[in-house]
Amino acid sequence: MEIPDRYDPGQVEARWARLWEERGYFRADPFARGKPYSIVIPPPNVTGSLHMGHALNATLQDVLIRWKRMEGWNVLWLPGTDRAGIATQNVVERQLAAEGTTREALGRAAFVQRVWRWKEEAGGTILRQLKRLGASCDFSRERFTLDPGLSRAVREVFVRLWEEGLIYRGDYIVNWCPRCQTALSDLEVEYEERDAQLYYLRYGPLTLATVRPETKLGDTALAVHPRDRRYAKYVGEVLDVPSVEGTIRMKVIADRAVDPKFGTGVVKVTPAHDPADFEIGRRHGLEARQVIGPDARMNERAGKYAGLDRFECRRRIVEDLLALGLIERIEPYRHRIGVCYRCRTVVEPLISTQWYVRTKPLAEPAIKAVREGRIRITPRAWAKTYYAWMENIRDWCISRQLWWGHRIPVWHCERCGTQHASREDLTACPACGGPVRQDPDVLDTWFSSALWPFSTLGWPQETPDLRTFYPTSCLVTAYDILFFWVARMAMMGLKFMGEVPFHDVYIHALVRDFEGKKMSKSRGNVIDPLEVMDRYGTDALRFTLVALAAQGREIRLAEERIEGYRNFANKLWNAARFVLGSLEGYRPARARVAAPTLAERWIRSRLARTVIAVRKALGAYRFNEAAGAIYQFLWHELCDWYLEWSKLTVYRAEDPAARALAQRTLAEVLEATLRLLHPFMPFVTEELWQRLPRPRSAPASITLARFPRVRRGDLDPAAEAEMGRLMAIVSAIRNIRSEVGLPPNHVLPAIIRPLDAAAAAPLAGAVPEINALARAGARVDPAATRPARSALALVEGVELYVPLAGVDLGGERQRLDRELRRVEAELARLETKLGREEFRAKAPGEVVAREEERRAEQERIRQRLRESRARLDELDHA
RNA sequence: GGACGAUUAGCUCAGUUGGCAGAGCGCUGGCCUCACAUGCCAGAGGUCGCAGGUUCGAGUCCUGCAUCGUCCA
Repeated sequence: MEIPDRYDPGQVEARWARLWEERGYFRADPFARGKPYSIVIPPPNVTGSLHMGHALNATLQDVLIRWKRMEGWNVLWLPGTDRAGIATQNVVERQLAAEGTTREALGRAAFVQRVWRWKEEAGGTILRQLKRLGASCDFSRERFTLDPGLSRAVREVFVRLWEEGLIYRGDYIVNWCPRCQTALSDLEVEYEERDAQLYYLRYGPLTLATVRPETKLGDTALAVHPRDRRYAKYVGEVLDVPSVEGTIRMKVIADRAVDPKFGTGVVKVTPAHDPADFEIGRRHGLEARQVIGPDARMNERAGKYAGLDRFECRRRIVEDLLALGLIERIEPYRHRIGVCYRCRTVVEPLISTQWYVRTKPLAEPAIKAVREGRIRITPRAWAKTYYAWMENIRDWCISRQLWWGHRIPVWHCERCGTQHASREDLTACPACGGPVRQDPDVLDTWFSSALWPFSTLGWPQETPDLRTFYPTSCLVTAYDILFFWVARMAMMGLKFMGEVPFHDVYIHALVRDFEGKKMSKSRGNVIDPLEVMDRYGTDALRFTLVALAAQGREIRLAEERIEGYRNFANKLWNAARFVLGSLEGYRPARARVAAPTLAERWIRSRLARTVIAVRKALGAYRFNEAAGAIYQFLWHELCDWYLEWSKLTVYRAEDPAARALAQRTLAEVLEATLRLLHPFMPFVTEELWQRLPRPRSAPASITLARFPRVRRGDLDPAAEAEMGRLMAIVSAIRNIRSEVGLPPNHVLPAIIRPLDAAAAAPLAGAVPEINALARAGARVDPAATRPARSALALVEGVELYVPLAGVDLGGERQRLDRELRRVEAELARLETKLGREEFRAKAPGEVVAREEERRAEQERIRQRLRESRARLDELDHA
């Protein structure tokens, strides 16, 4: 045979990916016809590589984009990458370390150059991998957050915020990562449970509990809760307290931030090294005595401990305190500790000078936009999370002590001390003409990401792209960056464009391993999408991700699932192989002569229903339902039934018109199914579509073909009902064969007795197909009486007898008993329900009527089954 | 401590206005039937976490509890 019997994705995918790109199918045109539909990709780290989360995220976007493109919208999917400040700088610093040098040794300019070099080397990887995934982005519009255009946008935004007084600089306690040597925003700190010790320290007459004894060197007070009677008498006193450095003086203050239930109810206050203490210190005008430096080592104020690492210092101080008898006891203590989200180093709260954005005025319009439905968040539940965060938003620390990134466009005058934000680089102070130097810090990565939906389209210039494609249609992302990114884009978009950045936000799940654990290299539980694509094919991976993308919080990915959808792709491949093979001698003109058969009407109606279901599901972002509907239709209706059903006609029909009609139905239904499936499985559908006959007006690629639509009259409920009965008859015969234990190749004689004319009509023509599918030699006989030794099956409107001469009846007896039990249970349920007066009185009439009909039907079935059962017993005794 | 979410078949999960509990995988039995053994046919398996309430009727709505998870302090 010409076409292999297994689908081999490898070369098919490579070929089509290349062709699609060469022919520019995905290039957007702001002047093209059609309503605009645009998506900007959540930019992955420029030096990263594709993981399962990216694969899911991109697949969902691609499904939407391909769908809309096929629906005739003017589509743009804009790809790009993010500079990823800390992550990228870390990689290069590690490279330097391996070479035995540091960035400080290299100097700022050379270091930044070095990072650019690394970006050029590694930067293309993830976008290449997206192409491999079939992502139909417009790669000619690729953007990078450090591109000149985007950098101009960053400056413009910064300067405007500055001019409006929304940016300020000040000394605050920040989360400091001693390894990355930079401040982190609250969001960039993650919390881990760790086992630690709780030390009960004696401070003169008082005892307090702390997990960080090393910070005692920076203590400037003791604090208790104002309503704590135990300590009321000490409040306001200054105690002389023996300590490791001799006697120190400690004031006792009262502050409501103190938790009286923690430890002894007394805490020490270290304003320089604890965010809560920082606040307490402010309220009481305490000195902030810094004893730990940015490198997490004790500084000169730590006296004899100076130079020690903070953890080493803790050990030494505890030793010394024990020696002095100043530790009352030590308890094991489990607590949550803040770590850097990039390197897991324990964060050190530190006072330092940082830049902030006032977020309150920006947040308000962003909250309103969601409330008023101008931004729709799906699933809806995430809107609550969004509100909760936005309504309690805190100012955003935007400065990072890194070198890789957008440098803060503020110049400090070395003569008059003024600060100037500027769109252009300054060489002299605008106020006094003195020498200036640019602020050393760079902006938080998310500052530039927040502008992504408009900076990528050309803003601040009024480009055609910006006019056509902003606001974007939908943003697809995982919930873990709802605050980092989505909320900030909403704020910035509204502020600078005066309009929402996207109409819809679709939040998808995070991909986890089979046990629900985060995939990580150190755990070794990573399923690599590239490996999966190699082994099972890209379409299989995509379909798996979509099928699992229910609107929950996590997707547990297991290889068996991928294998299952690989099989699905193969099933489609083979269905097409059958159809192509059956099209031999196909003469479309002949098909017009015959009227469609019942089966043909049925499959077209089922297809129409599937199309409706898929479009509805996609419109509501219920990707898994869309995938499920196609899977069900293609495999369990088209393949299991229609393909089988059509074989008789196709293989040995004497009637050329009937054959041509079946051929046409096969070709057209499959062709439409390919278009329906294309957004999910782009490669295999394109490959097969190219081989199928299609109208002359069809475009050169399925990517440009029209998505299936339903016309009035496509739905045929009568055909569905009648075909349903024929299918039930086939299933009933198969069931008898299997349950009674009759051999598989034995052609079963069977008698089909229609109970009324309505049931009889469609039966007449379908007997050959029923016999073929059920491997039976059935005949229809409205006047038949049941043979003495026979199995009985009851299908709506039809009785079915299968003679069992010379067969052991044990199997049939068991089968009938099981049927009876099922019917009895159903009847019991209906009896109680219908027996209740309130039900008859209060339930809607149609519900009552439906239940009564059902009861009558079940009673009839029970009656016949009982008779049949009794007859079996008689036969046995005879 | 606060908030949110989850609890449905052996496993992973669907189940959108309250009206016969579903899928995939796994399992059992039988089939190399001329597209496909990455397949075909048949089948087993569920007091929908627990306790109350609303309702003619609850997996679905309300209250409480339990367990697990996530986020925010």
